[in-house]
Amino acid sequence: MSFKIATWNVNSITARSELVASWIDETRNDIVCFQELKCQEHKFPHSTFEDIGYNIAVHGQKTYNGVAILSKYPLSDIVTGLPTFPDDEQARYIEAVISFQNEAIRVASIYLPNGNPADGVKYEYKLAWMNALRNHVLSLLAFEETLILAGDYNVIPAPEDVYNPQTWQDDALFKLETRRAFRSITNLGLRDAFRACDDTPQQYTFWDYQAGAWQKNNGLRIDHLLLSPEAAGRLVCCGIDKNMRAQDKPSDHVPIWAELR
DNA sequence: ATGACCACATCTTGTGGA
Repeated sequence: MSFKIATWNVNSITARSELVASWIDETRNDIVCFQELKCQEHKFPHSTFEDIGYNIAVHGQKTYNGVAILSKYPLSDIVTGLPTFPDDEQARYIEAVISFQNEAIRVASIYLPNGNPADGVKYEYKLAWMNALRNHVLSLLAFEETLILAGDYNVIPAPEDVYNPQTWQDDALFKLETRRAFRSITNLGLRDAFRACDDTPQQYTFWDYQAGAWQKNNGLRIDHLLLSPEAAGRLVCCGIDKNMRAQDKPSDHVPIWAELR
């Protein structure tokens, strides 16, 4: 049985619940991952999404960060926070198993640290977080499951994923050390779902609110669906819901989705 | 045009985002 999974950095779920709910109603993804909820769990608009048929798992935080997984099917085995980063005070990781049609799919919603400025404690935190994610992924891959690691990675994987690579070469999203750390994760055996389906350059998931970035198409491809070998073998197609950036009061990110069979 | 945003909380100003 085929299913669709999407991920979206919503930049505050309380500020955007109506827009997000109408997008869900139109797209009817079976599984949806959110990042940057910017609220604690008790402030999450549960009923808005339960009323349209979704189960919800939230790892919230006041003001900053916050991740969630929504699913039409039951959620179990919920993990909040990276087990390999037990002292992390920031809500950036949630994982769950989704069960339907006699199978189990493991999904993670990831909000990887930005890391700027790229030469200080925030960058050290980004690299430490990426190393912890790598260690956790290593143990997840041993299960040999259909595993989907979805989220805002704050990593531009390659020069064709940014409008002007030269101006980004020292940025925490693109510097070589960041891309090397990202590859050390994907090299464990994960497939970038978008690049498995589309080799067109300049396909973005983020446009800054500032300086007319959207109007000039000055974007970044930083939101990714990474697939285990079992998941990659089931991949049908992958796309970006670019039109969501042109809505009223948009997030600065747009959803990216994949269909698996 | 070397210009230009948005959300939140401490709330009319500072912080973080990317």
